[in-house]
Amino acid sequence: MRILFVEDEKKITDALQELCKIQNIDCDIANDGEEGLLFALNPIYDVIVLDIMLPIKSGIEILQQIRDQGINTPVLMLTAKGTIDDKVKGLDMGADDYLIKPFSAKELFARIRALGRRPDHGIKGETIVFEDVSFNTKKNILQTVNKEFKLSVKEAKILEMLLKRPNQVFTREQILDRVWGFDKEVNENNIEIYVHNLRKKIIDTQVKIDTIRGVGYTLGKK
Amino acid sequence: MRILFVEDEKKITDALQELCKIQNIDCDIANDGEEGLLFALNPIYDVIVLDIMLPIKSGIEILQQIRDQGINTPVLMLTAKGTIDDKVKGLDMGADDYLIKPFSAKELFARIRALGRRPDHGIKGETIVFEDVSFNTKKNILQTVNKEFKLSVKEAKILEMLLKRPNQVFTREQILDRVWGFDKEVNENNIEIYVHNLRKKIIDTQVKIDTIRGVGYTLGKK
DNA sequence: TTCAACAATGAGTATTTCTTTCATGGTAAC
DNA sequence: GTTACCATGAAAGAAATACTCATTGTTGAA
Repeated sequence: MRILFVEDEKKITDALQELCKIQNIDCDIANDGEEGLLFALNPIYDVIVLDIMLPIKSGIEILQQIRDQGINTPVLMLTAKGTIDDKVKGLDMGADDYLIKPFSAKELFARIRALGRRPDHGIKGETIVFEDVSFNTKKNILQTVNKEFKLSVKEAKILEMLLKRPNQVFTREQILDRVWGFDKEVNENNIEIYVHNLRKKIIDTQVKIDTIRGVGYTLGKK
Repeated sequence: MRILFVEDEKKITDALQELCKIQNIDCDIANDGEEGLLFALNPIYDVIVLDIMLPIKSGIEILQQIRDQGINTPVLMLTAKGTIDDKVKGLDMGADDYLIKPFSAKELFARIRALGRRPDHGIKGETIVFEDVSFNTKKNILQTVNKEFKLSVKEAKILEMLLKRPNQVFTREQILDRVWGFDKEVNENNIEIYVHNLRKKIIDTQVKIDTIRGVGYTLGKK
């Protein structure tokens, strides 16, 4: 699971980062609206948490812009005001949930988990199921009809990304961003290798990983 | 056995700590709701004792939050009010028991022991049974099909932790926290040593300890 | 109190597994 | 057919884990 937090209060982001670490969740922090938009345009997140009051560009603007671009990552809005107005505004714009500041971390993560687990993704608890494969995201074990594979960390992250959104095409850059993190200098050939490894492991299932030449990869049903 | 007490009255926590020491129970104390939540999110406890009235964040909130996150550690709620309302509220939220302040230490520990021994963990009295091994947590004796091992304290704590929740993955950090206690500077290599020792002892049973590379360990059926 | 036995720990090495690089061959698109 | 992109295998390099051993600490019996 990878989350983006767009929030300028350092106290809050520090706490969130710590809570993510405990729960073994990958997260990125953007400190202002501009940076936030840039990050959020990258469809590699399971959930985006957007503060409304932000330097440079408001959360509402960010939300509008990413939805305009067809990014449908679940978004949870944070607002200090808590007025009906804001709620309506946020939800109308395509936010999936909102939370009023000050919020309890408990509630935030509960809602994040709920968003990350929406039924369209075939996620049951800690395992993702698609066709005849299932993947346990805690143990990094891939279960197919007749075999079970322990995946390495990188393999697991790539598979999770593809499996959570079947038929969505991910670019190589998006995969690099999500799996290796930003500003890492990694040879894209590595992706090809891991995809190759994964393909070997799902070879006799109903699931396949397609290459979209010049773009990236997508996972789907055979 | 390791217990978390979330309670702000120093008089009470001091007494509890002392009583734990006498009974050879490991315990941690959190003095306010915020700290309590952070501790409680760590699934290393056998029982969590939660005061309802707490600074910063109430016990109810903590309970809600940890349940939302899938932490199913048994929780005992403490309340000064003792109203039906509070009882119901606590139990509805997923508390497993409650106790009205002022309580007798004897009753508290009786209930703690009861919670720590709930049937869903294969715990009968003071021994834990899983597949063809059983482990006496008082005597630290591991019983397998054809042998009996007296375990050292550390070995025993690790085995107890894994055995109480088969198939749950524990990170090295969680094991350090539970077995060595917080803020101890202990070489993680020690965990490997004890896991190695334990593996040798359960080698011809139906139980195995798996390494989840990059994450930690989990115990399960072969 | 002393000694023996055992437990805990740190350091270091060995081993396994993962990650990345490199080289080469294949394939789709133009 | 040429070119750019992708697939694949082998192997070097890096990292995580397993195991060994020596030292120190603890405990309990004599």
